[in-house]
Amino acid sequence: MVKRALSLEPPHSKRSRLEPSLSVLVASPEAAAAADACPPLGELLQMLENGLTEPPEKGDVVAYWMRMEDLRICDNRALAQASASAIKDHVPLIVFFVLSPEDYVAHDRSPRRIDFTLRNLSVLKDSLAKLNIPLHVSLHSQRRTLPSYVISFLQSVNAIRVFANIEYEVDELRRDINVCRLAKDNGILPSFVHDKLIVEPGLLSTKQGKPYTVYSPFQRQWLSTINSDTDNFLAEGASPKANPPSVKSCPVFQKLFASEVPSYVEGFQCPDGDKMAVVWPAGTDNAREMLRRFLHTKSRGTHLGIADPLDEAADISEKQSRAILYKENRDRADKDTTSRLSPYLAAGIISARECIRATLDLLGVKKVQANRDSGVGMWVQEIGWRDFYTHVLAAFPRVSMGRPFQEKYANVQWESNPEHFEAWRSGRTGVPIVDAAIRQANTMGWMHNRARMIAAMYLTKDLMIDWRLGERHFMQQFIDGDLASNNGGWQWSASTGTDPQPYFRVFNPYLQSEKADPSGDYIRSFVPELRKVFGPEIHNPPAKLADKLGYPRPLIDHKEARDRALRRYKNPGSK
DNA sequence: GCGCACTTGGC
DNA sequence: CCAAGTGCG
Repeated sequence: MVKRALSLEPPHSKRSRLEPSLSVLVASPEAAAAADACPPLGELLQMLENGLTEPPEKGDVVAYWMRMEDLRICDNRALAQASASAIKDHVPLIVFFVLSPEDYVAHDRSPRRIDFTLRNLSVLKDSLAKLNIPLHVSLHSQRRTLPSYVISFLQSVNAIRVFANIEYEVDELRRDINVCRLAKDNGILPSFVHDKLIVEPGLLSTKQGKPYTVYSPFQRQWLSTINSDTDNFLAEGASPKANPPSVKSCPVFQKLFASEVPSYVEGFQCPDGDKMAVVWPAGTDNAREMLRRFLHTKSRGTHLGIADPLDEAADISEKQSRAILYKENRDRADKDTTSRLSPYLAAGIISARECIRATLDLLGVKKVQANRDSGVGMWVQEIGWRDFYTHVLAAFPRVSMGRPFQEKYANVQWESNPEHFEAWRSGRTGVPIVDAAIRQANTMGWMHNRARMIAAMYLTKDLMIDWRLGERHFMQQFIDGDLASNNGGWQWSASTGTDPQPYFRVFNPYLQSEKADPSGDYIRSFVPELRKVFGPEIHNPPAKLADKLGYPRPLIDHKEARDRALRRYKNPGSK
């Protein structure tokens, strides 16, 4: 992978003391505090409320601006509203998408995610064409001038209105604020709406009126809020209406229809794209089939050609579905126990609302069940975590600016050890469960959630390497990379995050291995050196055996490493 | 201000 | 079983 982010350092940031190869971007405390004091989401919403000073003039189209997190046609609020508005205004609807490689560099988007985006756009273009709606995909290289590029595109089609779903990352919000400002200046009415989450950011607060920073109380209010008005929070957005067939004879539309979805973006060529297309097929239909199978069947099977080593390890003797058994089995990385919908949720290929509605149908109930003693309830909680971490990001933008949520840990001393980091990144730490996890990510573009925690805890607490480097590596590998969830997970592992995980809770990777992979199938699937090792020694192979199999010895002793981590967290700044 | 909870973990 | 920490009701 090309080294990125080095030439694109924002002016407010300064490099950490780590060596160049281990450098991460960290905003100054002042810049971070300023962002927290005035979160850009508030500014965007304010701007939308103020409306146009003059009503928009008559134009030729209504436009829906599709972005990386809402790649679907059904149950899409901005698209539904755009369609309704087009009908009311008696003009046709167009959809456009702007590829922005500088943003992908700055946000460590993985080639797999970009490739997945393009594959989905291709499916969407065909589906929209059946409704006589063009999807225009173009590329703009400079992120700084993207807002004016969007406006000039809207002017070129003489749009009256532009609709989009809100993205809650800082840069995206600042971009959209600029788009709104320019749109209004040019007589185009912008509408940016909440769509990503079940409950929009800002709606929930503690009795003190502050945003939640702990999950359990958040979850309680999240659930009761949803259940107080399920018709609203779980409402399915209307599907867009077809344009009249006459648009096909209009030259502007012909041009839009004729534009093609590129097969790759320069700098983001996906070397294992063919494999990804099999493991993670594009399109809402495939996502829905995955959801259906998770809720109703015991195994993913090999439908749609989806195949990976763990399919064979799926225990098909179970009578109930994976969703029903999720509570008992979810931490098993050696079985097919999870929905694996994260890439589809991250890219909005299926809506979180649809997932929750499907649980209501499954249980035959009207209120959302999120109790921790049922499988379906636990799975709903995972969608709760997705909402929670995005709420945290929206309320405390500094977490995405390289700052720890807990500033008291800002000066924890990290090891600057390129060899250790490289060993972790390539899955050669000598701890089998960690290496299996990393290699799963590097081959599938995805990792079991428990494995994410184990790998993250090992990097931060055992190798004592800056969590931001791990955060970046995950984003660069994963097909499901979501800033809020990834950052939340890493800060949780590093004990710097919102949910107060005391720093002294350090995973023992060997005990974790026995719990997450009791059969050893997970390790054997992804660590070929250990493929012939059966029995408990697979979790911590004796040095002699490791040497014989060409498997690395552990980089460090867990107990010593644990003590070092406790020392450094106890007195941030100390060695 | 007190007590409960913690995707509690470790011993 | 205990707990080196702490948000929240």
